[in-house]
Amino acid sequence: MSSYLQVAEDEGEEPIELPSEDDGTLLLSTLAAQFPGTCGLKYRNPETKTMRGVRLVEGKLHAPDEGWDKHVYYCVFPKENKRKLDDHLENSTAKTKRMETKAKCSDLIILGLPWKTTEQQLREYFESFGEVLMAQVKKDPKTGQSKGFGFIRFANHDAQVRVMSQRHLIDGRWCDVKVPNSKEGQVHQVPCKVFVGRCTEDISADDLREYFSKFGEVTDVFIPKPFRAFAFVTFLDPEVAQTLCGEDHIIKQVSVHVSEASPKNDSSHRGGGGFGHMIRGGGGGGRGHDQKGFGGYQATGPGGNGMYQGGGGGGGGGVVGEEGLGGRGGNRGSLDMPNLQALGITGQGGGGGGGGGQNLTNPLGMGLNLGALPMNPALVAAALNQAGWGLIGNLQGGGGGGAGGGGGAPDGGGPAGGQAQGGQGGAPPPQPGFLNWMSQVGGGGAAGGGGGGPNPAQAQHQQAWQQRDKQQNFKYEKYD
DNA sequence: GTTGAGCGTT
Repeated sequence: MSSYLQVAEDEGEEPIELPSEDDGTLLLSTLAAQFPGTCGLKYRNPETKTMRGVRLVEGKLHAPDEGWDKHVYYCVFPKENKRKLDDHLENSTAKTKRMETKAKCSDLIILGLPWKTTEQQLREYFESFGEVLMAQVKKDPKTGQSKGFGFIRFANHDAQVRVMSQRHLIDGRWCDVKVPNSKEGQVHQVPCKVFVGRCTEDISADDLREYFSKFGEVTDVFIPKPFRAFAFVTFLDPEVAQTLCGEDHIIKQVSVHVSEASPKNDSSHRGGGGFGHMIRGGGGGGRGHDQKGFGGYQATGPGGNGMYQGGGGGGGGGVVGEEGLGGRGGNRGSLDMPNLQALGITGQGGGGGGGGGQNLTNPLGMGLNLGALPMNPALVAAALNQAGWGLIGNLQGGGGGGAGGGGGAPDGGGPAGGQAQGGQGGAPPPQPGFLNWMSQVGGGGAAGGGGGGPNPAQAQHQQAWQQRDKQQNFKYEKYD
């Protein structure tokens, strides 16, 4: 039996009533539909006068022991620095607005739908996020049986972003919403997921989550079953993922190797075109005390779009904070690549220089004469940023990052840096070296798009379907 | 034993 609880954006604001679910929980999605951007709830404990957080597990907010109706609840938003970023983007200059309006909605695929979910239900579920232009459940034309996935399109890009940034509990199953493969290359995305090789069987998903949480919030852990000696770990912050790539880590006395997760549906596996040109810059400074700074770059990536993603600004020296990571839950978004363009940061330089850390030094020991460089200053800004030079101010009215980052946050700084559009590149991944890269960007013909592969046999589909629910249980039961 | 499950009759 569903009942209503009172939620206000903040103390002093007028509460509205939100429906809880049959099991007494409040869905984070229900909350976010009324208070976009909310990541949790709190209430004032009358005894201690302090705020208490509401338990959040797998997108469900759980009532305090005394029940929902004893308190008025207040929304919790992401950390201050992130909030400011959002606000900044929303009010924003004409330029940013232009970028926002440029960001178009795309069809989104919803994977993992329950067989019974209808288009109507799908639409109703997603309407809480924004106007839905299209909702489809793909069905077998003969039997009418759902194929377990569907498509959705929003009118509003913000709604699309919100929907893609979390998992969705639809009719009791957790579903992923992604940009479909058919659109890959048209949407800029950033990998948040790393591959963890040389795992042993006694390293559990929880072990991985616990271990890697010290580097940043872990949003997903995937261990294929049966055991195959590897795993995937997804971070909220792509910069964290990038920083870890190439490293060996010891977990339960086992040396595991972290590397880039190659896209599941990589076009190269299907005879499609080649790789685009994507470079990722890491943040300047290290995050934790035991973290390396990140001055180099990785240079592989899914095909299609040449892009450069500026790293975060110079690193704050802070140790990865225990607070801020502590709360389990939140949206365990499963996105491999949260879409930063979608978040409105495309075209900006990297994030502001983080405060709090040691000063960045110019690794080449030379002055900067940006005007002398024969290329798009935005790219230069991105490149410099990538090289660890942190914020370069407003370049050509375009590239420069936003305001200097708030330093000293417990987790060592703001979210991942922005990205700057690079040349469309069919060029091969550049050889290591910053200058080398600079000489290569901007070249290149069209990248090969993803080729279509043969459809799996119907029998395989059937088998996959039968295993599906079991798999999901395996995947999620650990986090209850 | 180092790369995950699923991707659109228009």
